[in-house]
Formats: sequence, structure tokens, C-alpha cells
Amino acid sequence: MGATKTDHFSEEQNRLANRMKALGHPARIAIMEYLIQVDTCICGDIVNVLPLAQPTVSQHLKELKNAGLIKGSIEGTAICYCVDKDAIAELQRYLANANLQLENKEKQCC
Amino acid sequence: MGATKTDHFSEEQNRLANRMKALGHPARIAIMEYLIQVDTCICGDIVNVLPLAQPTVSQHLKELKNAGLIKGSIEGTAICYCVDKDAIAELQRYLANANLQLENKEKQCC
DNA sequence: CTTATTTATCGTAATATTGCAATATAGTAT
DNA sequence: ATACTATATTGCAATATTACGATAAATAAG
Repeated sequence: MGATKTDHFSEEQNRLANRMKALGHPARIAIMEYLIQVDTCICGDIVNVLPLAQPTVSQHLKELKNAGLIKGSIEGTAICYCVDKDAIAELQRYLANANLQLENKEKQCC
Repeated sequence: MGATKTDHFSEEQNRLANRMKALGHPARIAIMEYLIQVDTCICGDIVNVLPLAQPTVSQHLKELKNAGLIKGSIEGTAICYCVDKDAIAELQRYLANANLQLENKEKQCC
């Protein structure tokens, strides 16, 4: 084995897991934080900001894009990447809801 | 290679990535959702709820525990697992803050 | 003590991820 | 066309993850 059994879970569970997984690497967290921090999204210097080689960064960007967390568009010679606000908002809502359900629990044992 | 270069990133980035990674699998999302949904946390039937073999579920529970997302305590013959509210709250706050920063952006290109 | 019952661990095969050197691609400028 | 710059893709080695059968450990019931 070694392959995730995606077919046994709901589409939402798989989509969520995919996005969480995309954020499940410190380099990709760092990329997201950088993209959020920089006010504009003309970001031709991500490679210089990270302690990783250019192909590695490119691959991480690709994974973030595949997970729908960032968007990219060609901007002349450079490429413009930015965070997909909706995706982050969706994740945030999901966790906020989980939080709410936990707050409303009566029995608390552990 | 194949090993994550954790030492190049901040402790917070690594901790966050670890928790996100733990949520980065549909089975573990399903486990969390079940633990949240069930009002009490005496949960001896997680295996029956999931479409996976018992050792696999046990392993997923272990990963969630290692990431600090759930807590477990022995309850006679069964084991009592429940969600760590603080961990979820921390993730939620992180994303809420990211969201806020994105809302306040002036330039929006992509 | 023996037998269930429940959860954990070990061992292992299949697959995925991480990281980077080398190379390719695409646009800009001279 | 040539050189330059920025990003992507390929190929590959090292390591990690996923899944499960077999087995162990621990407690409960008879």
C-alpha cells in the first residue's frame, strides 16, 4: 500500500485534507506568510526569501496552486503569485465551526 | 533527499505545519469530525466508523496525538480520545489572522 | 487460569514527498 | 540572433507515509 484511500471519504473531507496537507510543510507555511505579508502580489523574489533551491521552491508553489491555496498569473518575465482569499476563508470557517461545536460540549473528560 | 529541512524555519512555522500535516489526510479529518460530533469523549468505536483496518486507525490516532490535536486517556478496557480544544483554537486564530491581513490588502491583482 | 475484547506495535510492501542538479522554457533586452 | 533573467520541468536519490496482516499487551469476564 502507501496510497491514500480517498474514495472512502466525502469530497469535502478530501478537499479539506488536501488543503491542510498543502499547508503541512514549513516551507509552504513560510511561502503563504510571505505572500500574505507583502502588500502587493507581484512576487518575483520568493526564492531569495527562502532557504531552499529554486526548483524546490517552484515545486512547493505548484503544490500550493494545485491545492487551490494560491493563484498565479504571468506578469511579463516574472510570475505573480497571490493567496486565494476564499480558500483561506473556507478553512477558517471550518475550524471556527469545529471550535464552536467544541465550546458547546457538555461533557469534558480528557 | 526526502527529509524536510525543519531547521531552516521558525519553531512556530514547524509546529503549525505539523498540525496542518496531521489534518492532511481524509481519514484523520474524519476522525476529528467524529470526535467533535460525539458529545462525550468515550470513544471505543472509532474503528467501526471508519473504512480502514484497526491498525491503520490506531496509527492515525497516534499521529493526531503526536501533533497535539487530540488527547487520550485509558478508561478501563477502552481508551478515551478527545479533541484538544486549544490546538484547534490556535489553528483557527492563525487562519483568522491571515484572513484579516488579506482583507486589509489594498492592491488585489490575481 | 483461560478466554474474550480492545488497543498498540512490528514488519513490510506500495506509494508519496522532499530536495536539488541539470536542463528546458519563455520573455526582455541588446 | 545572442545574451540575460526568471520560472518550470525532468530525473533521481533519500526519506516518509499509508495500509494492513500478524502479533503483542492489557484489562475484563467467566
